[in-house]
Amino acid sequence: MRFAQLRYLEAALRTGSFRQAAKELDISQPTITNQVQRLEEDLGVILVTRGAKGVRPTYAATGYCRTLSLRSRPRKCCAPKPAPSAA
Amino acid sequence: MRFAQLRYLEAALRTGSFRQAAKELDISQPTITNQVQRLEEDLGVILVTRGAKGVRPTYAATGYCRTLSLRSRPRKCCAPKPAPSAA
DNA sequence: ATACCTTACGTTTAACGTAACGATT
DNA sequence: AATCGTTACGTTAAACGTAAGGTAT
Repeated sequence: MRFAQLRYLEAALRTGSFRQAAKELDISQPTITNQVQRLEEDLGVILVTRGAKGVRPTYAATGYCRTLSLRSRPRKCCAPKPAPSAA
Repeated sequence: MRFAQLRYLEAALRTGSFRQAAKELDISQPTITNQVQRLEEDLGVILVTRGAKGVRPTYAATGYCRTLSLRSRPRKCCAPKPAPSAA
């Protein structure tokens, strides 16, 4: 886990797309793609779902949203709830 | 900031020396030295004081002790208190 | 002399950018 | 076609190990 990766994730969730995030951070889109991928691998958790419209946070990522102090909750979360059944 | 750097710091504070930490993590001592140095640079805060007896956490690092869930507070903290005067 | 941490230097891994690609609307 | 994310690949920076160097007990 690198601090930069969290910045990339934050920007992506806030703007709603990797492209926008890359533009804002003045880096290339592939960097966002690769680093978020690596972060997900390291954590063993999928953080965002990709689509032609952009990216959306998974439920796991909504926790990060709080951590990262995102002002506005970024769109809608994919998974509505974690279903607190068996741990 | 890298997650590995926090692991190095945690081991160093828990064991009380870079040597012990390196041994436990099965890496070289210079790696601990360099990575803790870099972490301190990045944060702009000195985290440990070095001595012939080993390392001791500064007051700043005692916060990290809690974060890192160190069971036992590692020895004694160097600075007794931050003196909550002007911020 | 022994036990620490630090500096120097070469090797290897990984982050990053450019370019090319696939998918969806 | 336009917009968005992914894969491929070469370049550059950084992590790591080995070896040598100070400092204090």
